[in-house]
Amino acid sequence: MAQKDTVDRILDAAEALFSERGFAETSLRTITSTAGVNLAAVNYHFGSKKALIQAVFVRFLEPLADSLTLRLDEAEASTKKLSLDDLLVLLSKAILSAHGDDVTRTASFMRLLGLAYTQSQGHLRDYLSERYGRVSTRYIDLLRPACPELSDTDLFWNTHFALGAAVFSLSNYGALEAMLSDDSGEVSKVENVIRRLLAFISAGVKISL
Amino acid sequence: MAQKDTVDRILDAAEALFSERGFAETSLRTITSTAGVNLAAVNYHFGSKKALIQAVFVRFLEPLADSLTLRLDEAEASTKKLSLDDLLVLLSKAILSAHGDDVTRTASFMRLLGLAYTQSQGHLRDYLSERYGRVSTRYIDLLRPACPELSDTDLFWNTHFALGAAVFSLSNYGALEAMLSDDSGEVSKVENVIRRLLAFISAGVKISL
DNA sequence: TACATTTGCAAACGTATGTTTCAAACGTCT
DNA sequence: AGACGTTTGAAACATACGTTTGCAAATGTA
Repeated sequence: MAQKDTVDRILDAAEALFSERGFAETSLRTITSTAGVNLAAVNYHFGSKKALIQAVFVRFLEPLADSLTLRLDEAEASTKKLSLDDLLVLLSKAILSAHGDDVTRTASFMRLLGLAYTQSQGHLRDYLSERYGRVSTRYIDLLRPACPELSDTDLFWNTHFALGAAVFSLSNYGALEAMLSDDSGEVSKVENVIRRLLAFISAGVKISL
Repeated sequence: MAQKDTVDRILDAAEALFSERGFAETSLRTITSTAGVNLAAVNYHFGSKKALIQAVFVRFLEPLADSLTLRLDEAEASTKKLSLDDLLVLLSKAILSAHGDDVTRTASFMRLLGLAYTQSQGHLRDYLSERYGRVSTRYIDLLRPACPELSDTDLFWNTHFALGAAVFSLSNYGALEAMLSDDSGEVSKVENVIRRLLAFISAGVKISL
């Protein structure tokens, strides 16, 4: 095959365009012309636009789930008790390494996650929670003993506050960095921002009402 | 007039429907039939769908900006120096009181804010920042002396983390509360969640890298 | 080579959308 | 009452969308 497979080129274009404009705002015609394939290819290879959206998520989440599962296996095998910061670092490394440290792709996928939350893509939500519920509840279950001083209600709300901070800031990373680079000499690398984010979350999650 | 004005009924329906489904996913036909008015009424009274979206935001933000300006005037008039927590409480009170403590409406408007951020409604972003940039930069300028130990970069990222936590959790408040009410006897009132959120933010914002 | 299956392509289909049109109804003046 | 600007209403318009179709080209298999 001289060039990338049609399926992958569609997925690449869809992932980029969806993250920029949202699902409903991105037409199949825009996707296929960006990918340089025929319009009918989407329905031929994926069946429908909904199925394409799901496929975009699966292509990203499958390696992430694997990477996270592997790291959790390692961590639980060791006798050391897992602290909150251990767990935060573990998750961030799993996310960043799941696709060869391509931070741009990670950022745009964070935007997709945010979209999936806000936009009422019900089918997506059901599909993802059915497919990846296992890993996520496993992670959450490890969080509770790491924060023994918190009640269940404390932990519930704090983790969702943290999720919001992460999704929002990472998904808008491009725009935010642009705002900052104007009047600041220092380079704001993604790694630094993630370190800031982890510190922010770590401090907030420990708070109880 | 026996019932509410056509304009207001359109705005009510649009605000509720937009916050549930997003902008592109809500058709003018759905809006007008929900409002019980004719389809052409939207284009007659607002000119276009884009203008309707803007009008929904203006109707909510105008009282909020007034309320916030008023409270900032009061606070700056007093000789007392404004602490971070003072400013956080001030902002949350301005948001909550801007529409007669109708928390449901406040929540659904938070969802709209989240949508406006993620969805690439460029026209909306430009319009809002042009119209309400003054109040928001005034608030941010008060934030800096309240956190003297933080660098500008620290403050920039932390405030955006905080914004993300607030928008995300409040905009999904309904779904989150439903998840919690299953296995918890205690009632999770909005006021409590907001108190939690403020504590979370207050702890996180103070962190420097 | 000869056949079967998969993939690619241009065109069309049916539908839903935002917008416009224009006549009828309404309200407000003199 | 009559005239005039404003608001409503039903219908049509133009367009963009997701999807389907029919057939050609390519690919694999014997």
